[in-house]
Amino acid sequence: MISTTRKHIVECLPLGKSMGIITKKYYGALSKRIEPLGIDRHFATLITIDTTDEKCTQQYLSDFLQIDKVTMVRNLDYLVKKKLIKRTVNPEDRREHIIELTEKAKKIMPAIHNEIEAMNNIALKGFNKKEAKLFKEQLAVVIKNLDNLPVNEVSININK
Amino acid sequence: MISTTRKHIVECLPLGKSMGIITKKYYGALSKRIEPLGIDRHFATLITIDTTDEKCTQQYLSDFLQIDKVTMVRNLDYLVKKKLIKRTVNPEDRREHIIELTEKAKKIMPAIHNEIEAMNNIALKGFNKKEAKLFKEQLAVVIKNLDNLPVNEVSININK
DNA sequence: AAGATTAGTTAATAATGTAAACTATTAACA
DNA sequence: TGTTAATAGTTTACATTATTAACTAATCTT
Repeated sequence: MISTTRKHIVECLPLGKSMGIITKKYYGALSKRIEPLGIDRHFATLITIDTTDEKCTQQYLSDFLQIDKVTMVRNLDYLVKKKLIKRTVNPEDRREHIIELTEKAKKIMPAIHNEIEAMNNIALKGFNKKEAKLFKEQLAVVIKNLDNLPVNEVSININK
Repeated sequence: MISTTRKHIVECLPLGKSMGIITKKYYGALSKRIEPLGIDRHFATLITIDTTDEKCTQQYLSDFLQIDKVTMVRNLDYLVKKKLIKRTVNPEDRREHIIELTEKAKKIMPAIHNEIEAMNNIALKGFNKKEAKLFKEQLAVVIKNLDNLPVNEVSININK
């Protein structure tokens, strides 16, 4: 039970705290909804593979989803084990593995898209179309604002 | 490098994904900024202890910050080891431990508040006062919208 | 051809989260 | 009043996730 006699959590704590709470609640609920389809993780990876027009390598997925490549290997191992994706070596550059959805995955993607849309609607209940659009744009701005911090650039360089 | 030829990540992925990215970037940068003070974690816990008017027990902190009580024990162990908080048994209910800041913590709290405010300003750069206020209110609405949904457990690992 | 870079993997380490079992204390109520 | 239930906090065991470093294999640079 959350106290009602003090300012709301959003008003007095680091912004990242609210974001963390939303992340946790959102993914917890989404996971529960998609579980009946036989997966409970890595939806964003599947969606990206499904919707991208680009050459979809592991490095591309890591960069786009901002997940480090070691974690990406594990995430994709999970999806391979679930028979939802396949890796194939790119004959034009044999270092690269092209990631594609399997037929099994293609069948359940519409349901996953639906569940994500439903969750987004739940999360943004009370927002009209214009407000929801602005809110999402603002999230993109916040991401951009946090992108150009010297600290992050340093840590990216250290990775290599 | 993030592709520029497709819709931005915020437009095509679960809302929780943007929130997760922001959480990670925000805490990464904040942690880096506060590290020179001798701590790199659990700022929100310190802030809550510092600013609450309520009886500050471990259960209260768990509920307010939405962190389970086992994790809270560990977080507080860390803060005790850093000599930033002290636990005392509540004589009126000897099951409860009252959590208070030490003198050492009180000295660095202003600096922590400053760094958090600075990070919030960076994150919300380009927002005017009214927009920033509305945005924070909207985050609170999203949290409320996601309350009481059936969930699976999700762990968020915020590393340095 | 030699050396540097890139894509991907593996292994070791650390932080975080949950569940279950536990102690100690207080509340409920028959 | 005494038994039972509930609450606060802790410990242990286990699962998940992120980071670093070291590695293989392929390609690029010069």
